[in-house]
Parts: sequence; C-alpha cells; structure tokens
Amino acid sequence: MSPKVSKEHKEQRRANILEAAKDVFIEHGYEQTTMKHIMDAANVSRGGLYQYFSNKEDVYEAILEEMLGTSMDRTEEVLKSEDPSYWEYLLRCLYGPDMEPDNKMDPLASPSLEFFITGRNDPRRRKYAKTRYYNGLKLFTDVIEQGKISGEFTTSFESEMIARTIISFTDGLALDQAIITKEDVKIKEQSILFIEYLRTILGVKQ
Amino acid sequence: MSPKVSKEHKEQRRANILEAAKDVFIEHGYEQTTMKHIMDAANVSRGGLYQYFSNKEDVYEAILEEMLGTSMDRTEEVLKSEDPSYWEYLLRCLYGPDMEPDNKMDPLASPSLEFFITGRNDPRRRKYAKTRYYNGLKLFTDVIEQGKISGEFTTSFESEMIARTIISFTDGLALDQAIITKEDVKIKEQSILFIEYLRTILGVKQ
Amino acid sequence: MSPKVSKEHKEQRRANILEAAKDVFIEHGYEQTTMKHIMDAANVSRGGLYQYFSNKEDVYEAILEEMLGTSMDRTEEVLKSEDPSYWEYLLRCLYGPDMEPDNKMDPLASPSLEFFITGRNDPRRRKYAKTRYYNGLKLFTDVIEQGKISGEFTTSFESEMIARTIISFTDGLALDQAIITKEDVKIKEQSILFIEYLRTILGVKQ
Amino acid sequence: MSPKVSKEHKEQRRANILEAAKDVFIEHGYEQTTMKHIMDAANVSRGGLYQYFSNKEDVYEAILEEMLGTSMDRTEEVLKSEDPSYWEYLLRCLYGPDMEPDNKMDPLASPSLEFFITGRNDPRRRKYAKTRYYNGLKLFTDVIEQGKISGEFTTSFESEMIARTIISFTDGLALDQAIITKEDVKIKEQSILFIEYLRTILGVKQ
DNA sequence: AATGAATGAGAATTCATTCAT
DNA sequence: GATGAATGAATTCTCATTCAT
Repeated sequence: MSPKVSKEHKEQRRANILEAAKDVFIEHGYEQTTMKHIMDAANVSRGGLYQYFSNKEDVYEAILEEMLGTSMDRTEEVLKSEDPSYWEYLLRCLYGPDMEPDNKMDPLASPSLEFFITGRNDPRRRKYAKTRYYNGLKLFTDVIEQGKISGEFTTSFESEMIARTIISFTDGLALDQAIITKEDVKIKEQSILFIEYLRTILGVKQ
Repeated sequence: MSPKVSKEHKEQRRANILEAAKDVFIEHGYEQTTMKHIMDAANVSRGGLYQYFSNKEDVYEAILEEMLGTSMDRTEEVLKSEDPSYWEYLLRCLYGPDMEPDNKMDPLASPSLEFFITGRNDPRRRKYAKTRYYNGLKLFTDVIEQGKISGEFTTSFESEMIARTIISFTDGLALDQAIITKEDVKIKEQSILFIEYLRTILGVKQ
Repeated sequence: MSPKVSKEHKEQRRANILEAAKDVFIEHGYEQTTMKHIMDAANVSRGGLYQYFSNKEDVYEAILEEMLGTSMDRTEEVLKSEDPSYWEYLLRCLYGPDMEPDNKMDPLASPSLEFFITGRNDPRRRKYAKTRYYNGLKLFTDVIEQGKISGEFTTSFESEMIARTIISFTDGLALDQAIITKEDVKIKEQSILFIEYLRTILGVKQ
Repeated sequence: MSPKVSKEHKEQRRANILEAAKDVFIEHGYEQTTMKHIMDAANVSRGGLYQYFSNKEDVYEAILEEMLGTSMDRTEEVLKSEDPSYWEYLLRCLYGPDMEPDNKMDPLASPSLEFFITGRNDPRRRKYAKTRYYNGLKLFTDVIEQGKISGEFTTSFESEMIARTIISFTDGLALDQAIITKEDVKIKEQSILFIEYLRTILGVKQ
C-alpha cells in the first residue's frame, strides 16, 4: 500500500533534475536547450524526465517558481530583520549582505530574460514575467515607503516610480551583461554610480 | 550589356523583402518567425527568398545593419546641427525632435533584444550586440564630453559611465515593456524621472 | 500452508480489475484505452495490474472469455427451459426474456467490434472473432433446426444460412449504432421489421 | 510567376500518394498503418508526404472523400440511366452492373469500418460515418420510393426502414468478412438469400 | 533568376513493459 | 505480492535547406 520509494525520494529526484536543468539552461540558454540535454545532464531517461515535467516550459517554470519563492523568502527575511536603516536594507536587497556591488549576476538571469522575451506573446509566460516584476515592485516600493515614514528618506518623488526605476535599471544591466560581456558592461562601476543616484533621489539622511 | 537596371531591381526586391520581414518579426518575434512567414509576407517564393538571404539570421542581420546605419546617420545629422545646447541635443537623441518622452518605443526593440539574447553564445550575434552597444556608448559619451568642454555640464562623474547608465536604463525599459506591457511599465513617467536624474547628475547649467 | 484464501483473494482482485476495465473500455473504446486508464479505474498499481494481465490485449481477452462464457451459459439455460415455442425461444435469444426489441445494445459490443476489426490481421484475435461467430451460428442453427423438426418452422431455406443472416444483420446494427448514434439508426424499428422478415422466411406457424 | 511544376503534376502526385496509401491501409488496416508505411509505399520523403497531408487522419479522409464522391457519382449515373426496372436498378446498386452477388467486397470497407469505429467518439470522424450512412439511406430510400410510385413495388412497409435494413445488413456482412474470413461468412450465399428477402418484403411485381 | 516540390534531420511526446525495493 | 519509478522504442510533426526545372 505504501509507496515503494518514499515521497522524499521523488522530491529529491525532482530537485536533482531541476539542478541539472539549471546548469543546462545557464550553459545553453532557454531556447537552445532540448529535453535531451536535460536528460543527459540529469542522467534520467526520456520517460523518466517526462514523469516529472511534461515539457521544457514546465521545467523552466519550476525553476522560476523556485526563484520567485526564494526571492519572496529573502524578502520576508530581510523584512523581519531589525535593520536599523532602510537605506542599508535596500542595498542589501540589491547587492547582498555585504551591500557591495560586484560584477556577478544571477546566472539564471539570462535564460530567464530569454524565457520571458521569446514568450512575450504567450499569456502564460507573460504572467510569470508580471509576477516577477510586481514582486520586485512591491518589495522596493515598501522599503522606500517605510524609509519615508521613518524620516530616513526625504524624497518628494513617488516611491513606486523610484522602485520602477530600480527594476528597469537592474534589468537593463542584466540584459546588457547577458548579450555583451560582464567586462564590457562594467556592472560594478555602473552600480556604484546608481547607488549615488539613489542616495540623491531618495534624499537619504546620513 | 549593363546590369544596371536589373541590379536596381534586385535592390528594390531585397528592400521589399526586408520591409515585409520587419513586420513579421515585430508581430511574431524573432524565434517564432519562420522563413515561411517571411515568404508569405513578402510575396516571394522559397527559392526567391533564399536568393537574397541564406537564412533567417541573415535576414535579421540585414535589418540590424539598416538600423545601425540609420542610427549612425541620425547621430551624424544631430552632430552637424548647430544645436546651441548639448542638453537638448541629448534629449533629442533619446526622445526625438520634440524631446518629449512618450510611451512608444521602437517596435523592433523587442525582436532585437530577443535576437541578441537567444544568440548570446554565438560570436556572430554577439558582435552585433557589441556594435550596437558601443555605437550608443560613443554617441552619448561624445555628447557629454562636449557638454563638459563647453561648460554646459559640470559633473565630476566619468562621461562614459553616465553614457553606460543611459544605455542600461534604456535597455531595461525596452525589455520590461516587451515582456510585460507598455501600460504596466509606465515608460513615460519613468523617462521623466530619468531626465531629472540626468539633469542632476550632469549638473546641467540653465 | 494452504493458499486457498489468498487464491480466492486473487480471484476477487482479478474480477474487480475486469469490472473496472469493462467500464473503461466502454467509455474510451479499445484502442484509446491505456493500461493507465485501467490502473486508475481499478485502483491498482502498475505492477499490480501486470501481475494479473500481461497487456491490454490480455485484459480484453479475459473480458471476451467471460462474455463468451456468459453467452454459452445463457444458451444452455435457454435450451434447458421447456420453452413451448422455438419461435419465442429465438426471440428470447435475440431480445431478452420479454422478447421486445429496444434501442439498447450490449455496451461492450462497440469495443469488441473494435477489438476484432483492428486486430483482423492477428491470428490470435481472429480466433476470438471466429469463436464468437461460430458460437452464435451454432446456437441459431440449432434452434432453427429444432423448430423445423418440430414442424414449427416450415421454411425450405438452409437453417445455417438463416442463422448467418441473423448474425450479419445483428452485427450490422451493432456497428451502425456504434459509429453513428442509437437514435439515428432506429434499432428498435429495424428490429421489428427484421422479426417480420424472420417470421416470413422461417414460415412460422402460429 | 508561374509554378515550376504544373498543377496537374501536384494533383498527380497527390493521387499517387493516395493510391499507395490505399494499398497500405488495405494491407495493415487503419490503426496499424503509420506515416512511415505510407511514405515508403508512395516513395515520398517525410516532408513530402506532409506537404500533401497533415496527418494520417487527413490521408484517410481524402480516401473517404474520394469514395463518397465515387459513390455519389455512381448514384447519379444510375439515376440518369433510363432503367426500365427499379428492382434491377436496386440490384445494380448493390452488386454492380451484372447484378450478381459475389464473394468480393470493397477492400477499403475494412479499414473504413475500423476508421469509423475507433473514432466513434470523435465528432469529426462521426460526421464522415454519418455522411456515408445518410448517403446510402437517401439512395435506397429514393429508389424504393420511386419503385412504389411506379407500382413496381407493392410493399406497405416504410421505404426508409427497408433502406436502413439494406445498409445494416450490408455493413454487417462487411464487418463479419473483415473480422473472420470471406470463406467463413459465405457472403455470396447470404446475399442471394437477402435478395429473396428484399423481393418478398418489397412485393416486387414480375 | 525564380519557383516550389522534395528532402531529412531533429525535437517532442506517449506508453507498454520492466524491475529494484 | 505489490508498488510505482524508470526505461526506451516508436511515432508524429516541423522547418531549414536544397535542387531540378
């Protein structure tokens, strides 16, 4: 009656496939990746793969789901932390715990942008793109709003519009580094300048 | 004896195909478009199409070539114009003659980003992406540099870095409106805020 | 020590599977039905199902076996009954105890015809089809023959040929109602006419 | 501008494929036949075949279309012929010009029945089955009706019901010979008996 | 040059069957 | 005996590209 292999085992297997799939997507990009690539990377048979995911899109959606979940979690986490400063909080959201911009970006950013842009006429994919956008928008808007309330930010600009700018700029950076080269785009330097901009526009009090 | 007429004819035919192809790429996106789509839109036979272009990539490269040419031309044009103000000059580059940002974007931006991002591992495509990037970089850097020299801009930031920011932000905007929706992205409002930013960071003198 | 109980259990399980399988075959037809369908309907695991039947054909053969058995039984039964009239006896065979044709047909007729016709090049299936045919042929021939001997039927036609006609017509009716629609085929009306025909051709004495 | 290969050539090719496909369907049956079989029999490449027919069902529908067309034509033909006798006319419809039943049946009858019965839950196929049924029904009903009017048939039975019987019986015969064997079913003898039946039930006047 | 029929490689998907636990 | 995860063969279908005319 009870299943031969534990449910955890299935979860594990699924997770393994996803891990392998991520690598493949990072290496080949979304469009170029085939189910065969994933099979080979994950060491699953054709049928095995299809047991877990019904097609390539399904695999990628699972990855996105995970990413969105992770980002939500991180957001929660950050929100709970009794950060003394919304400014630092914002920087942490953008550049990680050390608040130091570097030249690294999420390697899944490229295949994700590819997934979204090649599927921009497909409602299903569009929905994922929107979720991703609005998740970010909510996070940044909230932080800025809180900072305003606390008196840390003295800007007269709309919080939401600033939040949008953060996303647009970040996406642009991700896009450019994907299609050109990390080195060419000077992500780090641009980020530093962008931080300056944000500080100014938000009217961050020392 | 002379092939002049026939050559003109060929040019014409090629141009027609490209016009039709643009429409198709705008409608379906780069990946989804097939040679059949182009054939049908351009009213050419299969063989006819292959006489002018050896594959889909070739067609799109021709379109890019034209776009790059046009942008270079526009740059030249603008540079020659005895614009009294580098600031206005910059705005004209970004938002056209009336310097007013609106919600419209180049409809070819989406398929182009798609072309670049899906082909980011292909040196050939990457080269196009780089050319596009560096063309823009050169233009904006030059203008800012000139503005500095003339004393119109009083910034202490590196011209090139500001130029990069312009490109990244613009690309991000283009990307977001492609994958979400014009309305959702509030291009116009974001652009207005971005102009404010530029004005500040460049230290534009009235 | 004795496997009696477990054997009964197995029989029961097998019977359950067959019952469920019948429903599935009736709903989806033979070809469209997959082992998965049967598993789900019977609430058996994949391996469990294969313990009892080695493939879909095997399942259907078991159903046929049962049907043939039932029909033989019914025949026996009817034969034993001290029916005063072979004519009524014949009608009972065709239309059940009340001898009234109606629009209902055996719901397994359709999947069975499908099973036979799609497998008409397979000796194994053909054998089942023949058994079914000759079972019926034997039954009807016997009844007619008996009726002749008893003087109830006064026909000069060969009993076997009339029996064949009964089968062909019945099969035709089953086929047509399967591929068209019960309503469209007017089974009941056709059956009434067919009874008239039989009465005439058999020369049934009141 | 004008096509390289004449339209007739395409028609010819299509017809060739259909001829080959018929043979294959007759040999393997509808379900067992694959596109590969047809490709090989017709000596076309995969792509070539798909240029003419988009899938197996499409191929078979073309065959059916042709059959229905042919049967309609034959009907027209027969109707135009100033046949002196509706009875002979009817026999010609059923058994060809010589009005002699034989053991041969249309070899496409089996795959067609298979096509209809396996697709009985598919509205598209059902429509073909209905068309086929109602075409026949119309033909036979008309002939019988005419025969009644002319006084040649003196039956009091509904023409339509007799017509239905003709179809059901014919279909039953086709089915049985498909799943058993021509020899086993004694088509010729059954047909002779059926003619007797029809003569009686129609009240054919000498 | 132009045509469009023909080609075939490659990707996706399904499902019967096996087999380790 | 039972389970259900895993396998892989078989098939469908699409499209870029070639090529005879």
